[in-house]
Amino acid sequence: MVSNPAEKTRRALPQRARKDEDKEARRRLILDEALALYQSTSYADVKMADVAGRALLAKGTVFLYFPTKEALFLALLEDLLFAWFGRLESLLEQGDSPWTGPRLARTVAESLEGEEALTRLLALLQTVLEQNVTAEQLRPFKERLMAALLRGGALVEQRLPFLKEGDGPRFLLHLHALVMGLRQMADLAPVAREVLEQVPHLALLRVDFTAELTTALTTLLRGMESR
Amino acid sequence: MVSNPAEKTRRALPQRARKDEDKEARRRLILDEALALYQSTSYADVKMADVAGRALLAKGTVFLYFPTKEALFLALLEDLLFAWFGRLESLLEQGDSPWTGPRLARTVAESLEGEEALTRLLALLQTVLEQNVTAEQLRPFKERLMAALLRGGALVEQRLPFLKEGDGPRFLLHLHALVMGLRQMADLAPVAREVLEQVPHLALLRVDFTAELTTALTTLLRGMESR
DNA sequence: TTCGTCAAGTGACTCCAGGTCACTTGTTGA
DNA sequence: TCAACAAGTGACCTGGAGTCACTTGACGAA
Repeated sequence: MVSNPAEKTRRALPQRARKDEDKEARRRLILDEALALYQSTSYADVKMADVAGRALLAKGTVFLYFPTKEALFLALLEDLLFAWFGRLESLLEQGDSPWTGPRLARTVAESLEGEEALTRLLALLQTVLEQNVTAEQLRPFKERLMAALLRGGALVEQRLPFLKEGDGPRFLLHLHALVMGLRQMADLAPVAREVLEQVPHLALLRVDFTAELTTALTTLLRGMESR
Repeated sequence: MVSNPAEKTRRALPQRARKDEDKEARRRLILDEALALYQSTSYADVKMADVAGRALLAKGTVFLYFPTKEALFLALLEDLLFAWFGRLESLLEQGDSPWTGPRLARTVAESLEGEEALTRLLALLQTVLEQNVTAEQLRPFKERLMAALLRGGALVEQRLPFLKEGDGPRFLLHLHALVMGLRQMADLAPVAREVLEQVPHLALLRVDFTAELTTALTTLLRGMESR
């Protein structure tokens, strides 16, 4: 517990955030600290009190910015997800000649390397996050998701001329599914990791996320092409 | 709260389960009641005290059979998952001539209809269940999973002669991934359902589980065939 | 049939994390 | 300079997972 990185941000801010931009900065601070904790542990292990502590705020203050723990993590997921969507879009916009399926598969899979927090949160979305959140909090998320699916889907269709109308969004939907499942296989909880290391013949259950996602996506696109 | 269905089972048992078969029956009873509660709510909404109440047992007794809530649900998942694997295997063993990809895709997808509890639990496996469980509790599960993947994979390869060595287990792995993701899209939490119903242009986010899984699997298999 | 033994069963209790709210205090504009 | 008010605070409340000292039913030995 040495010099907290939040301290710098915290000092640069007034003690009370009255302007909207200050509020936004404080919101960001909380999200950043929550992310830092989540990256090194699990959802259940992140305590709201710890998030507050790291952000040099009182627990009650955190609840001023996020009504529930689930709402906080939904906001975090939203940040990470749409930041990634943005990066994916700019990758897909590079060059203008048609791509091959394998190239697109590789690009997408590699864009997700190091995005463990994002993909782990995705798996929590339906089973945990949507459980303690109001429709008002969820609607904007779904709206943005819809827009991103349509925009990203269009870009994919543009890159791969063999795709039919509607294949783009469907590809992204299947991508979403594969990411969740493969992340589950690839990044194991400490207990699970231990088990797989102890028992040699379980080695097949260990999965390389990027590699496996690349082959899955390639296969999927090849299937769409030869139809 | 009318006549509890557990009452019958409970009466047929002695007040103390001393023989192994009685213990097993009590264990089953607990799992059944937990499943019943889970099917109508969510993981977080199932309270251990309620499970105990429905099974006409004291809370402490439930913890005699399952050391943690997570362990209970891991056991439940294990039951449901391997029961389904069994059914899938017997479906795949019918007839002996080679199958087509679409037929296999349809068979698999339909075998999962009504298995909402199973697929929802799958999504909890890594993010929730493996978090509060010991290696000793997890190992048998992983061992059985490995065996089932190999056995089921072999059957799939046998049915589809165009598959290469190792494609079978890989197909099942991708199936696992797709099931998790599509279930997330298809069976929404009440709040999410509300949102999608309120906002018309989000209709595309509503997904028919079996239909979408069938097309995804068909595409995947077609991709494996045309390689 | 009786009864001592012991494991199965019990539920009041502890612990702990999310969430609340009456109170304190920094900020601002008059 | 200071009144007004919103941002911030943390002691407190709530509820659910998990514990454990105690109770009691089952069974085998006498």
